[in-house]
Formats: sequence, structure tokens, C-alpha cells
Amino acid sequence: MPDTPSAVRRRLLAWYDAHGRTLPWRAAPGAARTDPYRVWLSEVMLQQTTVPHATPYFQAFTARWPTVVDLADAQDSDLMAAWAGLGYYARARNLLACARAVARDHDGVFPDTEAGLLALPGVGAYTAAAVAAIAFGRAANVVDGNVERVMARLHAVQTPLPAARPELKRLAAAYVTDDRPGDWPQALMDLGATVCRPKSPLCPSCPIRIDCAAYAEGDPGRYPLKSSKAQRPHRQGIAWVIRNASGQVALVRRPDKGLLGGMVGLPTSDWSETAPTDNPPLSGPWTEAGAIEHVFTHFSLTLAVRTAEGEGDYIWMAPKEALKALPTVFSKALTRGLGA
DNA sequence: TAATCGTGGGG
DNA sequence: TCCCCAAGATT
Repeated sequence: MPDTPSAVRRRLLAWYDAHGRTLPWRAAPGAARTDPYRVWLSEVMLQQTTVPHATPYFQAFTARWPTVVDLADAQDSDLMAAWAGLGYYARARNLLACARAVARDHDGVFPDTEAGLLALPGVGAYTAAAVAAIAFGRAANVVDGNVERVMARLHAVQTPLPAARPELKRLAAAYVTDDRPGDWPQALMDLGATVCRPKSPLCPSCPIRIDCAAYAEGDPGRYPLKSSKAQRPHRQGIAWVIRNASGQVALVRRPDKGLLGGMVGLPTSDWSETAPTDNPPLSGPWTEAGAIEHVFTHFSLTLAVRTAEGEGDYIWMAPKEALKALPTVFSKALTRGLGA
């Protein structure tokens, strides 16, 4: 059974002071207030994304767009290209919408309350609480996957995810106070990332293991319990690599909604679980260039790649530039089509 | 509420 | 090789 919340807080914050991570978006100990723009940008980039994957993007974005107003002035196509490879592209569209809302409706200054932040595009319950706590020192209940896992173990919650979410959030709320409101969620998240890991938790290094009901049971790694997930279907399609006389590649801008929305892509057939209708955009002749495999969150894909020379009403881009602007699935297909 | 929405690393 | 999963938001 956990000790009092205040005792748990004391031990975990002491651990955080000694073992907390140094991260590019995190203010150095004793430094002046964290820049809300950097906190918000990092939080959006880190949604469902690992620190090593997001870090170079954070560095590139802050170098190119040092303030939220700079970002608001960016071209849509530049922003989307800079996000290429990071995934969940709705985040990039919402990032730009949010920057423009802050610039236009808030004089370039982020709202400093949880409710104000929550009203911004792409800012949900987690991100609003995180920015309110970390950038503005608000006593917000910041609950991400790490916090859910720590709470599920600390209290040996028997309800499986995702049904356990409300209960886990209630449990987390008991630890939120006006003392060090920004450090507390970061301490919880650092613990979850480095000690209370999804697999093979490092309980001997945990500052609150004496409070942990799952540790007392002997197998904390089995928490949080999870309900079984649906299996992933497999789809197939065709991607067409068209090059003009200058060696440029034909790209299309994908519609804002749906998969890879707003990104440039190769022209493709429909992607379905049955063989695609071969309806190429040019008469050809087409050369078979093999196929690539790619796995999305809710389906896997085999994409046959065919190449031809031609002209037409496309976005024409040099291959080197295209490879940087395309989402990964199309970078793979283009690389194959180029014979690299 | 449940489905949709990427990618890369690790066990 | 395959499956898990990571600082979630939106509809």
C-alpha cells in the first residue's frame, strides 16, 4: 500500500533532482523560466514519439523558427516538409494552425491557463496540462502513458487499459500540489521512461518501490493490464515513379484529411486488401521496380513500384529534395524506383 | 466509445 | 521475425 502522497512526492522529487534527464527543451536547473513556445513544441513532437526520434526535429525547428510568430509565418509546404519522417502528420497541420491562432488571437503570447491552452488546435488534455505546469507553474494533473503506467503499478490497478484511464487519472490527481508543479510531472515521466519502464522495470533503482503495490506482488512488469487488441489487416497498392526530361520526380499533394494528410506523396492506386486496379496515370511504358513493405498503426502495406518517363500536371521535385519532403513510406518507394 | 493516424527501436 | 510501444488528439 502506498505511503502518503506527500511522502511519495518527496522521495520522487529528490530522485528527480539527482537523476532527472537533461533534455534540449528542458530548462537547466536554476535557469530562468522555460520558454512556453519550446515547451509546447516539444510536447507536440513527443506525442507518441520517442525522445531520440523527436530531438533532431526539435533542434531543426527551433533553429529555423525561433519563436511562435516565426512559425506562424511559415509556408504550409515548408512546415510539412520539415515534419516529414516524424509521423502523425495531423500534428504538423495542427501545429501551424495553433501557432497562427496564438499569433493572431493572442498577440503571439501563449495562454497561461490549462483551459486557454486546451482551446488551441492540437492541444488536448495532456498537452494543455503539461504546458500549464511546466511553462506556467500551474498545478495541473499531467497524465501521459508514463504516468498511467506508474500509477497502475503503484496502486496495482486491476482494470485493463484503456478502460482504466479515468481511474488512473484520479489516482494521479492525489499527488498534484502547488509545490514544484512543473517538476512533478517531469519527475513522474522521467521515472516512467528510465526506471518504471514498460518492460523490465528497474525496481532496485526506484525511489518509490517501497510504496509500490505491484512491486510488493512480485511482478510489476505485468502492469498496466491491457485488453486484447485487434489484429492488423494487410493492404496492397501501386506507386508510380514518373521522371521528366530534367530528372525530376512527379509528386502530388495529398488532401488534408486522412492518412498522410497534407503531405506530398507519389501518385498511387487505391490501397485495399484486394489486388488494386492497375490504372496508371500515363500510358507508359512502365518498368517494374519491385515492391516495398511498410507498417502503419492500423494496417500493413505492400506497395508495388513502377517507373516511367513523362510529363504532366504534378509537383515536380528533384529526387534529393523529394526524399527529404516525403513521408517514410514514399521515401522507401522512391528510393526503390530510383534504383538506389 | 472506438477508430484513425506514422515511425523507428528494442526485446 | 514479429510484436510492442512511445510525453496523444481528433472525430
